[in-house]
Amino acid sequence: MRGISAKSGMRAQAVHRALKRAILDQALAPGSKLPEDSIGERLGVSRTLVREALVRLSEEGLVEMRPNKGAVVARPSLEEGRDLFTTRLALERLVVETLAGQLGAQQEQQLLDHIGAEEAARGHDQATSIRLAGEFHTLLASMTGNATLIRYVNELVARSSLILALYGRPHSSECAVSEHHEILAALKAGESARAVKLMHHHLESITTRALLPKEQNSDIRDVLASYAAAEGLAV
Amino acid sequence: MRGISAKSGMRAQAVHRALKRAILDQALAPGSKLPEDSIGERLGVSRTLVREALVRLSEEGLVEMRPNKGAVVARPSLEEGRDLFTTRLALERLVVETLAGQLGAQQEQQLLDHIGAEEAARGHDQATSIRLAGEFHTLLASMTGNATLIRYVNELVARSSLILALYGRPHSSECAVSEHHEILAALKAGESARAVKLMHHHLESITTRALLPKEQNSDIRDVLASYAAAEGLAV
DNA sequence: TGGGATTTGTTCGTATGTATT
DNA sequence: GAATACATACGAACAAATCCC
Repeated sequence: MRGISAKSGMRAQAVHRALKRAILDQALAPGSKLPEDSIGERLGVSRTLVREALVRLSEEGLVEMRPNKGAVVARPSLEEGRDLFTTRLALERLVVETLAGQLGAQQEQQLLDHIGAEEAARGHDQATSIRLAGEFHTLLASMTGNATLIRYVNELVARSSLILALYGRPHSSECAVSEHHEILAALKAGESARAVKLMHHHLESITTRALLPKEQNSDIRDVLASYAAAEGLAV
Repeated sequence: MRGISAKSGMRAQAVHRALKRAILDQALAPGSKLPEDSIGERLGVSRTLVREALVRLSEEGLVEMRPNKGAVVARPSLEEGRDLFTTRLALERLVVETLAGQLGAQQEQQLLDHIGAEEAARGHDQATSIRLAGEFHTLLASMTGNATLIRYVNELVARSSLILALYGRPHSSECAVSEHHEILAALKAGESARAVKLMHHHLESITTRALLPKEQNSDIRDVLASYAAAEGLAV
């Protein structure tokens, strides 16, 4: 139960990474309270450092800080989820456009290895599967060398896992590995437009798989609308 | 010389806004040191709150925090500048695609008014001119209603002003107002592709106006390369 | 190199605000 | 609605690193 040990000035970042990891692993589910005191006690640092980490996380959209009421793991709405994936697509489109036909042999191998790891984890290790699926996208982004782009894609991939945790269907991330393979093939072939199209399809299928439940818990008036129409009632 | 006065839990954000404004107004130039103590003294708060604001600003890319060495206003490199504009274009492309043919009468008027203000400020109020030019883009983004997109466009527009402060030619933002007008016209007409093309051209002209000086202050070896080639020397 | 001045890193106490009974 | 318990907001002070002469 030793706390964080690192040289001066680095511990806040360690706290940040620990919390981020816990959130992405869903050890801390969306909505979970994040009391500065108990976190600090658990990690062996004072509340100040926990606070700094929470501020960082809130800037990244993983944590929501409610003034005077403490921080909680963010619980993005369905609409925020859809907007997030829309934005993510715009950025990942830039990623594949940048990378098409530009990958070095070493990079191609790295991506192949990654996809291999995804296949290896498929089926029997759900948590790893999910993590690797996200990391494929951040790995691609990192190969652009565009710092801003990398940072935003990382952020959105992280937040995507919150969305999937809230609204995703169980076992919904399994079918994506082959799509990763197709994207890589298009990039290697330098077929930019096809890579964009594949990425579009890939992200869209994630979105709809995850966000389709929209119908289920929407406003009762919307739910009833179709029944009314079927009965020749209302509008 | 009164300090910040606001209710509990809001003062850190007030510090954040004050510093951000000072940076964007170039009252604090890129590279300026940001000592926690003197800032706190000037704003009437303790270092704790200044620190929180600095952390926020560093997450936004406006401030660079060097461990044990204090924070400074960010000084993005030319390469970071180019990457930033590339990313910005990908996002603003999404903005105009989302908005084309979808603007309400009220929104069109708001944009027209804004462009009017830009024209009014042109020539005699450089600082206002620059600020309004950026705000046109954030105003457009805000009309999408996409929170993630809004946040990133805001961030990149803010950081763009750092780039322009560092590498932009003086008086370089003057010719942009008419381009804003053209973009609005394309959006009103619902001509999505044309709006995208105009936005592309608009941002690219800003980029090249600003980032062309690359040649001037680059590595001396690069500078000499063209002379060497002209003289049939080296490679 | 060395040592004092300055600035950052961190802890913790008190005040203030929120939730609960 | 008041009292209590608990969490956050903020600041003062100490420790450690850096800078400067």
